[in-house]
Amino acid sequence: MKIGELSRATGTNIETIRYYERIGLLPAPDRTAANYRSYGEAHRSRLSFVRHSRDLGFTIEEIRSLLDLSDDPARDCGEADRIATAHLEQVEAKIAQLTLLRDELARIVGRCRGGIAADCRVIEALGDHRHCESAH
Amino acid sequence: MKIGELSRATGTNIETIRYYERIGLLPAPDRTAANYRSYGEAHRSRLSFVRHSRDLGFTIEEIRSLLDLSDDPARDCGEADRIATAHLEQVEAKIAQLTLLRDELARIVGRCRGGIAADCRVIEALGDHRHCESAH
DNA sequence: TATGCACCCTGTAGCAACTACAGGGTCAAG
DNA sequence: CTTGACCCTGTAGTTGCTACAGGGTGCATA
Repeated sequence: MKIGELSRATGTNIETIRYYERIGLLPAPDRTAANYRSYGEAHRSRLSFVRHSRDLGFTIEEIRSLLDLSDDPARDCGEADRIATAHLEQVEAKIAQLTLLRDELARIVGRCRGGIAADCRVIEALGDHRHCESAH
Repeated sequence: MKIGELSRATGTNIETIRYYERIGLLPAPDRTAANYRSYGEAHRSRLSFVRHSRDLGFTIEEIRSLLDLSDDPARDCGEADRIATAHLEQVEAKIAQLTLLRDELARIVGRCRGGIAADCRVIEALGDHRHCESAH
């Protein structure tokens, strides 16, 4: 499979595939006589793993650790669960933070009754943190 | 006021203040005889506006537009409300996306009963999108 | 007077995770 | 034999900072 086909098979940008190879996340594949990359099923499955993990918001370094684990099937699995749990906690924290922020924004938005900027409640609220109800 | 004092007054990193000046978000202040930046109250208030807006997640370009508006008090205020509303919608979309993601992660996490990576449900789930319940 | 220290300056490079070229080579179809 | 789709390497851009390196300034203390 050439890089374009792998790209279509996994929904990954070609440049991104080469980038993953450069940073050592994907192993360098064999080359054809014309120096084209030639991928097999193992590459496709590894790249799917990476893409899916990225979609779930794992960082490249977290994925590297997860790949190390799955490359060594005899290793303890608890580490994978720890990484995923830590990530889940981060996501939950981010949701909580964004929810506060949304409430603050919702209070600001819609206070504009039209008119000129000098009287704008939106601009006023942005300029002065004391108008806020929560810390952020 | 020298840059260190402005930094403390607004809770902004000194390097960040110089960065904002470099990209034209803050006007270049006067200099002392020793070539030190010398800020006044207008600078402090403008920087507070920027920091507060950044805390609320506005991009630099959005803030640039908002500052343009507030610099020209005769202009129509609707634009400010439009920017803030669009941003609110983005935040709400992000929350929705993260919530889906959290649910998916929560399903994956905790499926690990210990044991070896070869049998790990976490690694298996990451490798195969078909295990997912929602699109992401 | 010397010297130590906190503060300031410019300019450049680094971070994450890509993305977008420029400038070239390869290959099959018409 | 040329057109077009594909591939290659290498480098630079993106966002919003942050972190130096290598220097200058200003004030208090020994």
